[in-house]
Amino acid sequence: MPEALDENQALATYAQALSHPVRLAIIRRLAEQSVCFHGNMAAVLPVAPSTLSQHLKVLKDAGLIKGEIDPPRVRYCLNTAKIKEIKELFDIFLEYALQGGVENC
Amino acid sequence: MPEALDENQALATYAQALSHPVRLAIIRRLAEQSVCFHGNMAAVLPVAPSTLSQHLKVLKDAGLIKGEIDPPRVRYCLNTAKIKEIKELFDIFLEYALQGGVENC
DNA sequence: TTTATTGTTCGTATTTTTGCGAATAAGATT
DNA sequence: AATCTTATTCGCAAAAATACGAACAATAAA
Repeated sequence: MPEALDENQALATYAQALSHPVRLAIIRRLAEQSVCFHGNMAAVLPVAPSTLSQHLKVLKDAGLIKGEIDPPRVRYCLNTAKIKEIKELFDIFLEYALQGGVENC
Repeated sequence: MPEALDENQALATYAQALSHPVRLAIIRRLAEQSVCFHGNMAAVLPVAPSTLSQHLKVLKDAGLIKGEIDPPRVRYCLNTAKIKEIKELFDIFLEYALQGGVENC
């Protein structure tokens, strides 16, 4: 692994998307498929509707979720392909971090 | 996985630590064991020494790295146990996110 | 003891993130 | 057409993250 600067940037972006408890909670909800609608999540998560929309936007911009209009509601779901990709990236990165195996201090 | 709010908080904290390219670069360097000293990294990374110290502090506070004084320098290295733990956490979380397997939209 | 070397901490400025209510949009319902 | 439901965008405020130079330790070397 020479430098991987682009990969660092991509990883940082995904880590950013995962760096808020509410966003992680959203992902869990969507994984359970119990609630997929904004209003549904708003009822459970401790944030205002507008705040929830912002978090959904962050996840959407990062590609982790998709949204589909199902009038008058919006159904959200996970982008499993992307999440698989992210899982790979994190796995490879963290494995690389461990590979040396030597504790210098 | 009922709610796992604490786990969300822990995950979010680790994700936060990993959400900056320079911090990821630091981790890669330490994994390579090629450079373990502040000055050494400062020469390679595109940030001022004081900024580097801040990033090192973030990583240290999150538990990902350890620092040991080796006068007049400070030797840094990865906390492999913690990184292993983080790898587990991310792996479990992302696997859980994929487990449903159904694309609703 | 003076002087270098190495890093950190402090003070500050800038940018980004987070959060919320109000206003808005878009479509269904009456 | 008027209204209701649902969710987003806007405007703003507060908090956190980022970055840097200057000032400050702490130790080694002269």
